Amino acid sequence: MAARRAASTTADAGDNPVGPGSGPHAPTARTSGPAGPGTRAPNIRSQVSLALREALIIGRIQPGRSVTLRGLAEELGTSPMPVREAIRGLAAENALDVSVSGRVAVPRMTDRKFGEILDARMLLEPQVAVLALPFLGKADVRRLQALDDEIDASLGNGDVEAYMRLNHAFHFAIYEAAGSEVLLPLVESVWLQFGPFMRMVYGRVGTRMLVDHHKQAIAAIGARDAAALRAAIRADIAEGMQLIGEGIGAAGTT
Amino acid sequence: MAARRAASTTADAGDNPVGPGSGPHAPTARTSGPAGPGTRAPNIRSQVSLALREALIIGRIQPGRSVTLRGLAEELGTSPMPVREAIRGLAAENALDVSVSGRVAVPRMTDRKFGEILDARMLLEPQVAVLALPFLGKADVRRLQALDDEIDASLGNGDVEAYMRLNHAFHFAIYEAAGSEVLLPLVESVWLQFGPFMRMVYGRVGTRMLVDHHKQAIAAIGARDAAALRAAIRADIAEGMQLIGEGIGAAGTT
DNA sequence: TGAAGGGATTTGTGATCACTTAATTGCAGC
DNA sequence: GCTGCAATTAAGTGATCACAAATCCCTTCA
Repeated sequence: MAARRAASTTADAGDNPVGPGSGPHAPTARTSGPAGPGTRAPNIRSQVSLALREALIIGRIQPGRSVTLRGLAEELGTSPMPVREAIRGLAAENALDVSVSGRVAVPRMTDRKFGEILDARMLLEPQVAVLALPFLGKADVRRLQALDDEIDASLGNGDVEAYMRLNHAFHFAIYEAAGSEVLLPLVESVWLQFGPFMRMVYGRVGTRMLVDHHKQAIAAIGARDAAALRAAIRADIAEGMQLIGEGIGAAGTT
Repeated sequence: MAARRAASTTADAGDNPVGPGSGPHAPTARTSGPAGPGTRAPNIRSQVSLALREALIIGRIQPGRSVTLRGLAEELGTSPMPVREAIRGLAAENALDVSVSGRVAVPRMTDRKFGEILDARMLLEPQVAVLALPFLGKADVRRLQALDDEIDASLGNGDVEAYMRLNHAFHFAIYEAAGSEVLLPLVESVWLQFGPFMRMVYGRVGTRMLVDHHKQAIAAIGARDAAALRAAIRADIAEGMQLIGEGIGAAGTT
């Protein structure tokens, strides 16, 4: 990350898409060493899984990109073993695609799958937001406003990756307040599935014409208006996904 | 060991809950040998995962029951390795609970979790059913009727395990027709989460007072009536879950 | 009789290895 | 120059091992 990555146009190979920006051979798998006494030294698998999840949600890995055990292991400075389990977990969430021969890749988008994702988001996310509403206080409203300001800034300077990360943070700052053990993982699974595609489309068409409904959502939360919050989330999903959906024909099944 | 293990009534250890009913040392992990030429010899992990999924959906494993890698591996006649990956996948779907120390167990039910599962089912399943409606023909209706007859029979003779299996088969015979890549896995994940608890409740209160709305659903499918199908599924979920929900206080967090 | 301590066992984790199969590449033949 | 085949490489899979941590059980002492 020190030096910005050279633009690579090859679709199926290239430099490391995952990893928080540190060098490829940085000892990410650090369990020993002077970790904080409060931190319980999470296992390597969790770190791999987290890195992969973020890479998918941010869209740092392109759809169709193949993910190899040994490659990812070397990239993260560990053995293939934790990667295997992490990949297995992501595959169970349909965030990664395992072919019949066992090869693992980021799934490509299809128009029907896109429609299903839109359906799932429209069903789940407004409901989760409404469930979260009673738990959202003034501090949360301020935090959401700050996030939305950052989002506007990222849209202004065309930083797609920052937008992806911040948009996810905004939505899940709302959803997580519900403390949902069942619904939230379902929403996460859906986001993992459309993240890479969303990123690819934004990378091509840009984020300039993107209109979100975050301010309406913030206002609804501040007013404790469940109906307005539901409507804002619905509108946000509908408009955002419509913009992305237009990219399917151009870039979807490539 | 060859003989059946003595029946143990302790909640946290005992005989094999998983496995298709064959002997504990049946060579489930058969990759060599004269397999059919068409079958591509699915890997052991898939078999382990399938066995676990069925055990959870049927409710053959009790909530709170701990699942150990080596134990399950020996039970299925394989090494711990495929079990590890299968468990990791199930854990990613929230079908299994991994404690901070890494111990794996079937999650226990809580009232709030139960409410969320009800929410998720009410949101997803009617929608999936309606999406499947255009793909359901007369042959499917006959198949559903046959399944429902079997369900009635299982209710009559109090065969809880058969009921669990058949009820799942009935619902997913409808849902799977939609060919959904996104929504169906979400529904599956939810079923995996309440299967063990449902089974436990039915095992205690019996299935006698159970009323389903399968016949209305079949009629709605036959009439191609989306609204009626949606209503039937909603009613089926609501009534079934209400009966189960009454068991939370008695047996939920034990 | 109860609790606390310690040792033995269990269990998950990460690494490595051997094996099989699927891609890929290179080469020969047409 | 293109096609088809074969050798090579790459990659997933299952097994085994070493290790650390957690759990369990048994002993011992108050």
